[in-house]
Amino acid sequence: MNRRFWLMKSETDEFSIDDLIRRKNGTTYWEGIRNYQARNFMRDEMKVGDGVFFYHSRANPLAIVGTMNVASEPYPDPSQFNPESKYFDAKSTKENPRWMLVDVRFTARFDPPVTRDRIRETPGLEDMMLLKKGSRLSIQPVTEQEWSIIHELAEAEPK
DNA sequence: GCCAACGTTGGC
DNA sequence: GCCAACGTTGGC
Repeated sequence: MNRRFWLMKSETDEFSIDDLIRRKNGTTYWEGIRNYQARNFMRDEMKVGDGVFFYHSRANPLAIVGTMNVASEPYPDPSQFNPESKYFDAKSTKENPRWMLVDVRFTARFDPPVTRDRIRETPGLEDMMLLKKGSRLSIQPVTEQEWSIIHELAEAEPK
């Protein structure tokens, strides 16, 4: 089975890579995705062990700040059933949950981070969805070549 | 904090 | 099934 690669965005004030590292085992469930295309990637395409870039959006600088691995099979996002949560979805039922997620585990931090500006000027990365105007998709597929080039920019060994 | 671009909802 | 209205995202 081929390993695949992804990019997941998070707003720094919501959940940063430091928050991830502080979690037990550097692992968290990627809650709150409420976009069908992004959900479908987690539900239908991700496999345990896939590589994931952690991208800080609404941040300064905008950058890929590290990497994670997919760490679980897909399962229902618990926050959709929690009326206290801002991700609560009254239309979702436990019998037929609308929102699925996976666990992700921290693997490496990029220091310094690989900024969006740097990505934009690097040959081979020009097709990344991240660079497309108006691209709001918070989970995006990344090619193996993009995965590798960005690790070169980060001067880090791919994990 | 603004607001353009986008995705979703719901009336028809 | 269309599309206006609405809510959200994310770069600036």
